Amino acid sequence: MALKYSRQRQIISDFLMTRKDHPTAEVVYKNVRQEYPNISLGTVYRNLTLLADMGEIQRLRVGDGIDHFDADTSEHYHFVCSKCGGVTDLKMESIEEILETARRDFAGEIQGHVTYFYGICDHCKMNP
Amino acid sequence: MALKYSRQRQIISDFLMTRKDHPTAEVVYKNVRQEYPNISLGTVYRNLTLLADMGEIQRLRVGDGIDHFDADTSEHYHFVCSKCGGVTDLKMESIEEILETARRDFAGEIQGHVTYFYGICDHCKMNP
DNA sequence: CATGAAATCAGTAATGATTCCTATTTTGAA
DNA sequence: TTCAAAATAGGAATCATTACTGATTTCATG
Repeated sequence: MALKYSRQRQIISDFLMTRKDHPTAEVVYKNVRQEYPNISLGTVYRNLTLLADMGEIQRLRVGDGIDHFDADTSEHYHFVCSKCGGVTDLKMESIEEILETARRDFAGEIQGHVTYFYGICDHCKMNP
Repeated sequence: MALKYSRQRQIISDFLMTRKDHPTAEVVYKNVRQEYPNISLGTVYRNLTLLADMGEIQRLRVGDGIDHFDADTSEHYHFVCSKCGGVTDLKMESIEEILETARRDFAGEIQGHVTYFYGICDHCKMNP
């Protein structure tokens, strides 16, 4: 149960911190393998899940059926390009007030929300 | 290319309209089979996708890795119970203004957003 | 009503992301 | 140094979904 250090987990975590494009497990695997060729895909998945459960990274489910991961755990929102599928950060003010709106007429307990925006990213707009 | 009538699609569509709990393809399959025992799972998937592409139903991706379907295509929001996994409608006023907030400082084109709320539903709160 | 091309189907195989399994290796407290 | 617990590599298994194929159904047209 106690967490033990693992070089693989360290490398995965380090790699994720260098990226702002919220890579998938597969992308993490391919990149980490450059530095650590023997790592297995299962190890990548297991450690990404572990890091996410510990709250050190964020798992993003943006509707493309593939989990993306983000080392930035601060409150922020994401944009998904419908054309290239890229996931980027959105610099915008908080919209947490929608929680109040949702709670106003609901019997259950609303703890949070998941929101992502979609459309065409700047790059795809320029290169149609 | 031209759409032709199919009894299977009709039954699937009819069934979905009777439900407010946003069933998965598997649930649709099991129920429709009562009335039409020979229908195949592939047909259910194909027609749900077709209906969704035509805009007659909505495909909900609420982050549990399984697609849910909703015959109500009007603008409304959904709540997902973290305990029982149930997906229910949320009666609340529009939060479309978050699109403006998001557009304020973004170079790409924001066309829409996906938002769902999560927490503990009324029923699970009562029966812990 | 008869016909035939296009759409749809049932059944099943294939896919792709993710999880599980097991024998082996690594970690770290005693 | 020791050794139980944790973690790993590699591969098999799972599960939702899609693709394939030969047979069936739909429906515009004669």
